[in-house]
Amino acid sequence: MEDLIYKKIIHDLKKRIFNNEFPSMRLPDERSLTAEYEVSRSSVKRALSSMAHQGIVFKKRGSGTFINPLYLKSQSSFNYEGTNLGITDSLKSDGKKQGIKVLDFSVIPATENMKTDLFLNEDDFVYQIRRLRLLDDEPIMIETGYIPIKIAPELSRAIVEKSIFNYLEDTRGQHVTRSFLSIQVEPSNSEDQELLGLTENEPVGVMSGIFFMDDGTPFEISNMRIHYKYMNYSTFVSLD
Amino acid sequence: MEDLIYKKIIHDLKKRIFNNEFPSMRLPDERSLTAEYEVSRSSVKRALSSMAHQGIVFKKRGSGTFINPLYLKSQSSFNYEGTNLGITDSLKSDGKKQGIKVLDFSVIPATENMKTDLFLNEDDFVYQIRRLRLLDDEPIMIETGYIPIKIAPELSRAIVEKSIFNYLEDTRGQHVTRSFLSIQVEPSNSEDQELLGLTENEPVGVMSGIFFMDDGTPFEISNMRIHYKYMNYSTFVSLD
DNA sequence: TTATAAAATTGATGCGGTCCAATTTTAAAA
DNA sequence: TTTTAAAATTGGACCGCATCAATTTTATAA
Repeated sequence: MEDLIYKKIIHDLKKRIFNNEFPSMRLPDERSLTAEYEVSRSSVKRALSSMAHQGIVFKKRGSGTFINPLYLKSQSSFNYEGTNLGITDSLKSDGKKQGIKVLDFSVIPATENMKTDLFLNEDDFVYQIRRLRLLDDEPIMIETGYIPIKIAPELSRAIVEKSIFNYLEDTRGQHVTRSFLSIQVEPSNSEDQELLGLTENEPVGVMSGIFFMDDGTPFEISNMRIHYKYMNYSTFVSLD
Repeated sequence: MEDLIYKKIIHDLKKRIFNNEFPSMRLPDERSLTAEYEVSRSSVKRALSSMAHQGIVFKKRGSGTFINPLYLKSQSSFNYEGTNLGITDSLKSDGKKQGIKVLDFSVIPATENMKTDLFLNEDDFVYQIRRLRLLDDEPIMIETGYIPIKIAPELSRAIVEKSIFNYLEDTRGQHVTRSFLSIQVEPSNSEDQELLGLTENEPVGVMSGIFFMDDGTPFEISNMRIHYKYMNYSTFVSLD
């Protein structure tokens, strides 16, 4: 548990919500929470705002703060608590066995697109990493990633066989916490069909995007072609 | 333009970013902005946090706040400015002609799932609304929605032929600003193929979810089967 | 010149407060 | 009893301050 006050409040309120301490679905008002936790109202507000943003609660001026009934039902999608974005962490909780089969590990010159997206110079090179991801020995996605060599010059096939993001976290203390993602749908091509065991009219989900490190440095361009049965992206969307 | 200070700051900073007033990609530090805009530092921080959350900038403690190079490149995905979630608003900017063909408009008893998700009682009824959405006369998605009659008892086929969310906004001043969304991929079924003009091995994207009003009241369960060529969901993901 | 240490810069967290606006509750009036 | 008006409740916006931690810059020493 972090030692930040507002995170402690969030953590505690989540626990109390699941303990069914608020059967009316209404949280105590901000001023009471301020007294109860013996913190400033700002900290309480910060905690509640964050929870509202995550879709855990709804705030209604003049009335109170209320628990989203859906939060109690489908906690899984609300409770992403990894320190990294990326596949390894997101599949962790399922209790299933993850596998990675490296299809390609090479170095190529950056294309124009890569230069823009990864913020590279004229003669920069990138790793090209193609991997087949397995879940309980079933192939679930083909992942193609491009990482600037100058960001991780010591990358090796051995590292790539495990989680690249976790490696970065362990050795550099850097986390990959942000990503700009695009989700699309395509019929499977012959390679998809072969590697993922799909028939001709079984499609793939395509998730492509750029992953950033904490400080905003673009770290990787990634393209994932996902077996349609394993494709499930859930999110809480909120304007403002 | 809203009259909230932090929103004005966001608006102005966005403008200045596009005006290329920060060629170093670095924004002025928070204390300078505080002086420049003659507001409190809290307001500046609020604006910058929001922009960081949207992926417009990255903040780096001890160093400064930096513009995400991608923001300059692909503003479109960053600049959603509708007042409602939902299709009508998201397709608006493209300058293409929207069409709606109502396939079904009926009232049915709520199923168990609907009762939980829409917070309904034993004998509540819902509208079942099936619509085919067109873009420039091309069919792009089959949308099936369920709305509790008690929330919108005066709904009519005429309203349903246009935007339901906009109707709600105009008559009730309520906005649909939140949604819990799931994205999946499926092979097209025969109805998809017929209505969307797909062949057997052309798939659909499936977006299903619950839409909430400002105050957290669940308003609609929706299921959208989208022509794969028109399926494109972009988002900025950020842990914390 | 290079390496090291101190100082300045810059965002992060937290406190406490004022005033406001939407809503609900209570009291008063019809 | 019902309607209406006042009061209390509750979250929203904003201000200003103190202190901290990461980073960069500057000054000092080797």
